[in-house]
Amino acid sequence: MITIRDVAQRAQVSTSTVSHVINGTRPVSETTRQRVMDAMAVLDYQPNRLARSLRNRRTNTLGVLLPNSANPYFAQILAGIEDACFEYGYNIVLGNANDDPQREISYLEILLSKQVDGILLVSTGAYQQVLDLLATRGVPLVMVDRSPGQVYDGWQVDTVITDNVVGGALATDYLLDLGHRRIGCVTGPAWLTSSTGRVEGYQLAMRRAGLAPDPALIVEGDFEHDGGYAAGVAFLKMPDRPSAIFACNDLMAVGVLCAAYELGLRVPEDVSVIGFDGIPLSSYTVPRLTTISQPGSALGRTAVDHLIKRLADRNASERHSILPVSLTIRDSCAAFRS
Amino acid sequence: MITIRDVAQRAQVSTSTVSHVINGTRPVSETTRQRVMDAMAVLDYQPNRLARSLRNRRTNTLGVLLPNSANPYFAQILAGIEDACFEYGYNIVLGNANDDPQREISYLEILLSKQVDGILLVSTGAYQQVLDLLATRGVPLVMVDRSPGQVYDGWQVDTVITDNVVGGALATDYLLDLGHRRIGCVTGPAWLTSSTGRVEGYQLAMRRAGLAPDPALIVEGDFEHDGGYAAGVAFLKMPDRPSAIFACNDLMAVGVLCAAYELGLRVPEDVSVIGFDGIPLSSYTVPRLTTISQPGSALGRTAVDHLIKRLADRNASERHSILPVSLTIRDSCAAFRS
DNA sequence: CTGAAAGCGCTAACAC
DNA sequence: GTGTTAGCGCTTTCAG
Repeated sequence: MITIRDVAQRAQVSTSTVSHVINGTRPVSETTRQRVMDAMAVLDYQPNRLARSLRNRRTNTLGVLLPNSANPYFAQILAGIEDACFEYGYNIVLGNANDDPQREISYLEILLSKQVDGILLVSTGAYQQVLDLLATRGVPLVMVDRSPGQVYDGWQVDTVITDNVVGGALATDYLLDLGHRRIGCVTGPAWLTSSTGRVEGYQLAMRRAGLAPDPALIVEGDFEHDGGYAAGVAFLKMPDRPSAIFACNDLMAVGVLCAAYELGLRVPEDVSVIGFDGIPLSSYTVPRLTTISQPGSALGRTAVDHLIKRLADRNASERHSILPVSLTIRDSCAAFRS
Repeated sequence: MITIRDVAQRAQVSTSTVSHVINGTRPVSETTRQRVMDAMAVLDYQPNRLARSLRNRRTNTLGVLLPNSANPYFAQILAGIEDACFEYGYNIVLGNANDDPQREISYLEILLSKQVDGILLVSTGAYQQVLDLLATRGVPLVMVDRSPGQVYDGWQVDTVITDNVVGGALATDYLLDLGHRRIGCVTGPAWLTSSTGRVEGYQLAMRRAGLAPDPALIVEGDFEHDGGYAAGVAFLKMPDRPSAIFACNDLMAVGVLCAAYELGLRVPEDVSVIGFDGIPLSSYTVPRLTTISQPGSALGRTAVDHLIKRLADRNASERHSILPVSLTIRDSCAAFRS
């Protein structure tokens, strides 16, 4: 390993001079500058960022903690994060909680002791624990996509989420406009605002249309393909089955599609299906899935933006972004025919 | 930030004692041990791993460099890597080359200067440059999934790949067994062994079946959905179109499925389609895709294994794993009917 | 069994 | 415009 001392020695200057040449921290005469540059080039010197970080008390590294790597939606968010970080000159150390709040916390501890400058978290739902932990450590946190419904008193957290309620209503309104009246809804886990918000939007739209809420039309899923499949089977075997189904994410919507296919029902002729997320997969299914598209990559980018800004000013007021969603019409919904 | 000095002071011992308690590096009397533990608990001490790493010359961090985060197959590999790393107590710093060899190299430089203990690389194809760089730095490298066809002289690299040739032959033999004779093949980028190997397997199987190679039956794709779609359209519009198509990865196979659907051809009745990879998406398409399954997650795990072993013994002989692939029969292939 | 002290590679006062 | 030096927080000789 080539150190700054080696360079200094070869260039016949002090180490501080070399350091200042590298960082442009103070004026240096052109001749010494040249000599230092030459020495660095000849020796192929690469600064040890570990030492630099220790000294500077900043690592230029962000911790990213995802709940689960199987869901392509998180992959989209990650891609956005990675991209923005690269531009800003930050690195990512990645953790995957595997849907286990315990693992989420222990990962967090590790990231912190690695002295990450900040944390981007898509939580499994252990909000209170996370906040307690981060509170004592004083490391900035941005909650992405999933954030606690309530704001914890005085604790400073930036958030970036999408408009789940509006999205849920958007999906439901679209089905209502197509003439559907019995509309089933497949939810996600009850402790996630990204699920409850969408369901809330669904109920809102139903009520606005003058439709009484029917508990039989809401079945709980798990945001995974299999949960959607199970819910789809449950719905489609009902004697008075819904004519349209809103699945709270695309993975489950695809599960519903599979269920319909297996039960010999055609989509959208026999039943309409709409999803939520807009993952790449959704445009490759047959029929192509109509869905509420979320800006996954933008979510990640915005989160990084917030974190960088927070790093620059710890006392700025909290930033809460709500990114818009949009209806992507494809082929899985059709007008109601009795 | 609580340092080891704070703990030492509170426990009325020297910093070295604290350090030895933490690391179990030397015998400590039970009473002091207890006092140190208490102090750590009270102060909620968390070691600064940056400082530790600087001193120890190891970071317990591995660099992971992927060619592109859009392909779910790499997400599978990443999941395997992450999982194994978590078990071994390593962390991951993630980079995404975005299919740009230049970016791959610059990422590599950054990872190195962050003093990662080793690198797991799924390369975009810039093998020679990568090897040159790593050679001078002396950081262990494991090439995953894609590795140079030839071995570069004397340069020590471990590799983990899957058996692409066998897989290509497996897919083709299956179609041949179903009675197909005109079998199209959609390749990936020509500089990737994961593409050329599969094509080689295809040609091998065709020749074994006594079928003369027909250049018209091989069209170049890009390992992306759109390339598969384009190739599918090209194939299916031929006057003497193939009765079966082998796409060298699932993303492209799904593209072919879409092309068939748009041209009004039924799969598998009018044309059989087989893919390669076994990504989750492949079991959600309609019809469900028959494919050659690769152990993506195992690939990642094995790569980590190799790296950990290499870290333990730098001079061990090179490890080259070739993981087996298997035929996953689903619904997208049927027997040939003229 | 324990403590003092050196130093990993780097940066930033503080001198000159 | 340049050099000297004191650490960042940790581990590990070397001495007791």
